[in-house]
Amino acid sequence: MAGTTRRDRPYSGVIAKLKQAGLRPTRQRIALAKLLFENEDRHVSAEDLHEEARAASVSVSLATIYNTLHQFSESGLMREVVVEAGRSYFDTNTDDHHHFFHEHSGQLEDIPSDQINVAELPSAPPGTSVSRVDVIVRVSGSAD
Amino acid sequence: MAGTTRRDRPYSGVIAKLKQAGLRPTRQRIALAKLLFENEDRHVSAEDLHEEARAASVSVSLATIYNTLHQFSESGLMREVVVEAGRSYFDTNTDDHHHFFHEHSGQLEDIPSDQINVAELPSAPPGTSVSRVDVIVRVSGSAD
DNA sequence: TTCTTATTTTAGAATTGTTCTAATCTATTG
DNA sequence: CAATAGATTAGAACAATTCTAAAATAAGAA
Repeated sequence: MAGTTRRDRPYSGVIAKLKQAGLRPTRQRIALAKLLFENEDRHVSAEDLHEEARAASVSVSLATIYNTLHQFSESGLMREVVVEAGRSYFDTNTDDHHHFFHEHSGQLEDIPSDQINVAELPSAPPGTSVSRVDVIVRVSGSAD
Repeated sequence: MAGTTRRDRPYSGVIAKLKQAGLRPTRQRIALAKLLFENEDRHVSAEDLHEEARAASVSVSLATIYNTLHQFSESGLMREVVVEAGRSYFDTNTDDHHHFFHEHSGQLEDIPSDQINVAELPSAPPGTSVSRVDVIVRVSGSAD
């Protein structure tokens, strides 16, 4: 890391990631993937990411933001989280985990799976199988 | 008020419920409350309820459906459940419980609280308190 | 009752978040 | 480099919800 001389290193990780997901590494997808994955885990809405891209001088249309977020989710690079009607969040953390949802700010915060334990789950209704279990702990700020 | 007649019994439960919730028992609220509470527990979207009202020849505008559903939720008569971005469901069951969400049909199904057990919940982030814990078990039909 | 007032309802417009369309552009392959 | 399948785009379309301001109604007073 400290002695890196090759300049294209920062891209290779992201490009590999896209290729593995079966997604053509286009300029837009590379830029968005860098914004999303080269920092710590995050929860973004389409609008958030669009704004962030603009701030980083990456020109991407809102349609592409939506396409990309959905493709990343479908291919397992991200995961969609539904906590509020009328707005979708996308989570860069695809590990098994849950969320705190701050009702006053609209912020999401991860709860690592080892800090929560869902026991005695009933069996899925006949003819169905469980695709995911989401636990959302809604919290409200004391200053509300 | 003029003496209580013997035949308005079916209304009294619903009217009392509305009054207790601090809501003026208007024609529309009474009709919707009857549709919602005089049958078994249910999960409705605004559009569902609007259609159901029409089917029952109860004329209520969609704006009132939304107002009513929100007022009922705020006053604890119902509870809003968010499982899909872009559509809200309202649950007449206000007991502590959770949900199966059938991804293919969009249907919700209650999971009584004694059939599920969320253990080892982490403490709420500093300055906040837990207002609710939602567990959503997403299931997909085998015939999908 | 009738009057008065605050609350509620309403139709339709407006807003929001998202998806669609069809034209243009670009990454990949030969 | 050319061909082409796939990706991006602006803007229109769409769906769910909220807003607006005008008309209707419930509750209480006289």
